[in-house]
Amino acid sequence: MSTLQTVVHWFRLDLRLHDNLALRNAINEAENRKHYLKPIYVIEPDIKNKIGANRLRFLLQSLQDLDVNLRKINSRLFIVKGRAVDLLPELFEKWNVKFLTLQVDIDAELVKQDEIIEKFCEEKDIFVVKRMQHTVYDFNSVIKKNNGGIPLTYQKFLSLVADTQVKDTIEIAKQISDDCKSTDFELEEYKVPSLEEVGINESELLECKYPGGETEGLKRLNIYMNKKQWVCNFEKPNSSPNSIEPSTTVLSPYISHGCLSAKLFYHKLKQVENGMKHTLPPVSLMGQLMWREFYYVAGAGTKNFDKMVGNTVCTQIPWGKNEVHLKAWAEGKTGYPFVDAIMRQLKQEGWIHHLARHMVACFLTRGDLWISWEEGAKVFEDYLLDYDWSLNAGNWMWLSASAFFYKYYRVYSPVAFGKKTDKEGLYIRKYVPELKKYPSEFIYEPWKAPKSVQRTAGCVVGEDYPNRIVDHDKVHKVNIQKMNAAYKVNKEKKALKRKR
DNA sequence: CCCAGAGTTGCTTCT
DNA sequence: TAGAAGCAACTCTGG
Repeated sequence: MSTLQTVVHWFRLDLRLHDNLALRNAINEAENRKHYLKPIYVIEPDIKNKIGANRLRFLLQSLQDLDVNLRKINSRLFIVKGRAVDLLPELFEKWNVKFLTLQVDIDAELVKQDEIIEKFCEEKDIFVVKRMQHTVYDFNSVIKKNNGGIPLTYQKFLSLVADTQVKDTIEIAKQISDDCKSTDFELEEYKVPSLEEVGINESELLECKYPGGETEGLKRLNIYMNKKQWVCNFEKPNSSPNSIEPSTTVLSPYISHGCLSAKLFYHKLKQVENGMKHTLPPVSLMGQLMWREFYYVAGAGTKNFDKMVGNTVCTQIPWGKNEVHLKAWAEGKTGYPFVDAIMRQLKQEGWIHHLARHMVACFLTRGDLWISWEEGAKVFEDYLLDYDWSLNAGNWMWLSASAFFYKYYRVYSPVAFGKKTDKEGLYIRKYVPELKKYPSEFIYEPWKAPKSVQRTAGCVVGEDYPNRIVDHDKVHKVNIQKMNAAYKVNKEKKALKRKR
């Protein structure tokens, strides 16, 4: 057992070396005091049940890459296994830890963990350094600037940060001293586990379209930042939700895992836009990054942000329960080819276009199935590579017209919406292959095809492909009225509160 | 207190 | 064929 003191950097959602101030703080502290340096990542025992297989693969790839990059500067990643709140106090004692650095995260579960660990550190005189480095702006100062409340509109948010100077990114380049290598530096038990070792059978996963890691994230960033004209002309609403190859950057998984610094993305975008005529928020690429910031401020400043009950920004809506419909939606078996194609792409690849998310989120909640956005958020949490606590909850509330967005009578049509950008239904043919041979006329509405056409196409609705679980034309109108009623109740409650 | 204007991205029909 | 109007009509912000 070592008697030498140890500095720990606890990696969570900051799986990178670049622009990682907390990590640099740890390195400096260890070098200056000639302490051991242990950059750690905690893998929870039930990780397989918490994170979907695709995202778990992305995470392990990111950790592998992080280890490689740490070794380039004469360190390594120490994977430790157990429940953070039980394991870390034990390890910190064993390793004689005196200094801990980590990034500020706002995921409710991480916040709860932090409180426990920080309390332990205080008792044991372990100095803790926390850095705000997951977002471009410090969300607490934005809330302060808004007199303690969260901005409820995007434009309001933009006005709050308009004159904020964004700090430069920082780099870690130099080799770490050999003195910082602990005696157990070479131990095998700390290596990044394989998918198999965490209980995933890799052969069950499809081809990996978006490999995890800082190296891959930076590469992807550079590819897109070199397309200056494309960046400057970017308008989100005009990008296609159903192109076969993504019409947007797919940088989101890298940013959500912290493989890519949001601040670096910000500065690169500024560079590209500089001196060029370019689109503006909310539709520009910069605007997309600002949407993330917007939701981070909202998530940080709202209690129970990921729930309906006890959430002050969320309109209370009497959603129904329907396990059969929920399952059909999650598995891509609603009988609406466009909805099913999106849900199947999500499950297979872990990424779908933002507007595709709109389509299926509206369908599950206020549009068709009248099921709570919380149920949808859980499914997205499972499948999305770019799952992010505040963005997921915030966007689900938006789409279900529970917060931030209120025009509930604007309902996406599972038939009309996709046709705008994919008349032939090539996207549906790829992800719902049983409909591959349908004539374009019926590809969005196979139930309308005459039986003979269905037979010729080799897919009879009700036998080879599900019947529609609801009739959109009828049900969406009923749901608008239900929304109307829920809003009315909400308004009355608010008026009553004001009187008191 | 009220009012006007704005709000990332709806659908259908008509011109 | 792109753009506007009709549909029915929400909340937040700022004056």
